[in-house]
Amino acid sequence: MRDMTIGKAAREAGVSVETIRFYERKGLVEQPPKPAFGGFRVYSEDTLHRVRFIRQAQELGFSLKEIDELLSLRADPAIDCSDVRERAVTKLAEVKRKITELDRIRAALETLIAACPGGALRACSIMDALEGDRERA
Amino acid sequence: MRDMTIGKAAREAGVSVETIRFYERKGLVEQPPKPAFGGFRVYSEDTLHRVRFIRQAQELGFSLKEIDELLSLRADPAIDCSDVRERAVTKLAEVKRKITELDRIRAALETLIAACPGGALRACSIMDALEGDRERA
DNA sequence: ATTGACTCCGTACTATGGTACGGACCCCAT
DNA sequence: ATGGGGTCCGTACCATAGTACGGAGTCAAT
Repeated sequence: MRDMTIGKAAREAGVSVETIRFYERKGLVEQPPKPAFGGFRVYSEDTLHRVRFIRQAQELGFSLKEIDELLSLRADPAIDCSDVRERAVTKLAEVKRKITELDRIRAALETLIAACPGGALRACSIMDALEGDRERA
Repeated sequence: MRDMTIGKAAREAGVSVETIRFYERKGLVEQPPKPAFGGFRVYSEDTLHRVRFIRQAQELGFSLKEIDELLSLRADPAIDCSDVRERAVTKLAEVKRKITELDRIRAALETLIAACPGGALRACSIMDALEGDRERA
């Protein structure tokens, strides 16, 4: 395995040095020990692997906290695939909820935009909608 | 107009006292002057109006910063409805982008979940996908 | 041997939208 | 007049995902 300084590892993994350090502080990536006789910390393929895992999982919408859990699962031999699957299912449900919510917002915006007469602000239907005094009044 | 203490205003607007103060600090809501002869600050209907506007706009996906701008527009007589409309259109595009992105995530998760054999973690296709070594390798 | 680039480390700061805390003050009811 | 609840205000803190900075140490090349 290639041995690297943190800078090389960062370039290889496509993140910044600061990001790797940040992951170390968060416990997501293990910090290599300081060489006994001085010099820089030596990073291995393992770090690249971890960082890429993190980035992939982020792409799937997992937070760093959740990714930390996924990484723990990976390290636990008593865990099987269904645990991972469960997390994916939970995340999927969450993503679907967000889509639904954004869809509600999309529809509301489209309605407002379509109804906008384009005249003076005093008559702006979008602003009227935001005033929102029709509720609780 | 009803005159209120901040506590009553918060209850009426459906937010916490701290939230109103937070909006004041952010300049979204004007803080009423301190009465010259002592006592508590007096909140009016105006505050309720503002807070409700903020909450409505948040429901449409606007950030507090953007809402601040919308509120400034409202105060400017030279602004007409098309300025507001433009912001709504921009926000709509942004919301659509987010939906697209979430949809990508949704599809990816569904694929992974469908492909998950449910066996040992060593063979977990979801974990495999996260390892992500098929790229850049 | 000196220079430039890089590492190391702690700390602080960014944006977002609030929440929490503590001491001082105030107002109203009993 | 005293007690309880509410207000006032600054400051600190929460989660999220990093980014920035400054000074000291180190390494490699000239």
